[in-house]
Amino acid sequence: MARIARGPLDTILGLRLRRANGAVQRHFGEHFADLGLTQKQVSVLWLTGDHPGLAQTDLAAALDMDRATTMALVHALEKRGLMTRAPALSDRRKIAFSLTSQGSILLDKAKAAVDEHEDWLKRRFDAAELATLEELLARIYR
Amino acid sequence: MARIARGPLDTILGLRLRRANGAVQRHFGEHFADLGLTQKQVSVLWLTGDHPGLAQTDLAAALDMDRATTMALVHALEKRGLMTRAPALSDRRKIAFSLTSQGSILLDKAKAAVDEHEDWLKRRFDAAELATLEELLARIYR
DNA sequence: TATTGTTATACTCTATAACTATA
DNA sequence: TATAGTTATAGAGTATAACAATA
Repeated sequence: MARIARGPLDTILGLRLRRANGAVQRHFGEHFADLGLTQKQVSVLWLTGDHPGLAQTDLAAALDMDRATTMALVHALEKRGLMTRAPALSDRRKIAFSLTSQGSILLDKAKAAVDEHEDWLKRRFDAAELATLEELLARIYR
Repeated sequence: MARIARGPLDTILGLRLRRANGAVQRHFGEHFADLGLTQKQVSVLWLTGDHPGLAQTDLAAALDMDRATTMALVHALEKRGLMTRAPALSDRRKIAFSLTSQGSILLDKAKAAVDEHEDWLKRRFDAAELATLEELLARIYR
């Protein structure tokens, strides 16, 4: 049996989404192996760089994550010296995160790598198609 | 800080893809909790039902999985009595998989649940938008 | 030599539950 | 009561490496 015709399975949108996402994650992983960062980690660093002082809940909400999932992510980044924590002034339950200088430097490198990765992904589409795809995808999670 | 503006992060197509996929997986999980099947497991049962006698390599290729990943999936389904194995006649390295009657029954139920799940997902789009989205996604993994 | 199945192993992501401190 | 952070734990998905049997 040389190749399986997927047939009806191809009509499953959820599966197409999963396969497309998988392909992108794999490429991301290869592209970022030297930086030692996952997609989620880059997202956390990026958000923290843009919004110094944010709390874990903010990260969780912005990235559709559970609190516990966020903890594990942030903890790993702190351990590597990329993020630091400080007590939040407004609300003592919260913790204000910011990037270390090391984190800032790595984020800059990561942003450049993200650009290349996104070019690889987006070169499949022209401007109109890209805008359409972005809008259609947003309808799913928004 | 009430809500974080994602800003530039929203321009990352890979992240939109991940969030959309995550939202769909979460809904799938809730919807299929009573059947005790994951999306991947349903895909394996579905393919095996459509192509009895297929080998692990066929499943791996059809679903973009590693051989080892496929093993774990198939093994769990065999353990639950949903799939069985037989030696492949053409090539003694291969194993021919097929569904048990129990697997067939569960697959039928799963297909009905998939229909409902897909309706939930697809009601966001009209026919033209759906066709466009499917085609654009296929460009990523194809 | 290459492919198929197998096992061991490990890492990421995700989520639930229960706890503490604060609001 | 509700929220924020924390910890422990578990399951799903993914992948690499190494091995045996077969092609």
